[in-house]
Amino acid sequence: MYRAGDAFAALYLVRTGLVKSIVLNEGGREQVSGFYMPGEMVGVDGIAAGKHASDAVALGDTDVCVLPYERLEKLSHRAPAIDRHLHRILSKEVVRKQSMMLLLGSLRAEERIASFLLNLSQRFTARGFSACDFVLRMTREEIGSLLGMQLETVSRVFSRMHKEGLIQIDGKHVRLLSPQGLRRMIGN
Amino acid sequence: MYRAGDAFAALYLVRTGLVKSIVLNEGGREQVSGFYMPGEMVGVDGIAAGKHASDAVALGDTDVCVLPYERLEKLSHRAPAIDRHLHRILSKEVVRKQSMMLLLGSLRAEERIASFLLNLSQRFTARGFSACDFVLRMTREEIGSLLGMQLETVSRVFSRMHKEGLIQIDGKHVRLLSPQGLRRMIGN
DNA sequence: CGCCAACTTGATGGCTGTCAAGTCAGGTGG
DNA sequence: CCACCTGACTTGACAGCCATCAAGTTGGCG
Repeated sequence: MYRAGDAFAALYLVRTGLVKSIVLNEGGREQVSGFYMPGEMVGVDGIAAGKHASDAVALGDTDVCVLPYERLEKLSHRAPAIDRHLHRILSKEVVRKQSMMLLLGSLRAEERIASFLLNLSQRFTARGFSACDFVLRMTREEIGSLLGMQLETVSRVFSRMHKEGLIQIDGKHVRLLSPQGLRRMIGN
Repeated sequence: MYRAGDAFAALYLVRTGLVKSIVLNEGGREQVSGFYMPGEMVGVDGIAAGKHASDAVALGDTDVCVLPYERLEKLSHRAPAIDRHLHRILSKEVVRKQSMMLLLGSLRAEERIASFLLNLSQRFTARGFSACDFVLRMTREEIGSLLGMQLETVSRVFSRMHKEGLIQIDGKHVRLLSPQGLRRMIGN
């Protein structure tokens, strides 16, 4: 959809499919900074500097709604409700990144995966899909990148959770057998 | 200043001193999510849900300017420039958290500290203070919390950098002897 | 049929967490 | 003025988690 450094012109509202965003630092290191589901807004990191701070890439077939930022601004001056909503969207993104920081800074591999799965589950539920049975549209490597670990570790943790009866996993198809067990695992 | 869960009523603009913000998860784990210097805005994570998602605590003597959010909203409808500025502040916070995610997910202890010191240096410079000679107002534990490591590791990395002639460090007084060396260290 | 990307699993080493002991500076009270 | 105490910090020893390297499996596709 766009690359880091591109001039910022619009926000993108995901309608169907999945979008990943990727940040890069000077040293060439890169990391997935988020996966965006239908109803979520991509590109808000571009407002600050007038150019995008990350890449955004659709994973598989995806529909997005392009919202030209200038028009959005004008609209929001006339309709306070829109403005307020925009503020909330931006703030929510801050909260999300903040909780990812907590995850990356203080959880171990197993806990990160548990947290990730529960987060997906919750977002699927909110969209009317099954809470405990879904298909991952991203690779192990992309999951690992988001969670700050190697793809081998992701794979191993999935296997271990499978053995312990917490989840069922077959390739990209996941079933949560014990959401409670996963939850317990995070709080130590 | 406020605690997680408190009703959100205002944003806080730091005028002098230093503020830290802390996020907590369900399991009782906590982490410093940011240090805020004069001119920076604290509390934007509260807009999303109408209540704060983190604690904010002043480190030492600190002045803040309280900006009641309702008034800020009304103001911004009349003055588009203010509205745009508010958007940029929110977006900048997203960018900051995003680069912290990258730091936490893909850098090693030495690189994190180097990155932290250079970031401080840059922000001091922007405020007219010395770029290479400053006093840390936070403890090793707070630094470690922000960077996702233990206070012992912070201490060890400082010592190692000192031995290698990259920095001079005496308690909380830091001098960067080779910002270039620190920069090189991050890009591998 | 062969190729390739994605994934799984094993072996090994290193970074950093953890536990422990000791130093240092500042503050309090006798 | 000194003893004492406490919090912040430093340094060492050791273990554990996870990265890294490597090899093998699977499934999809031309």
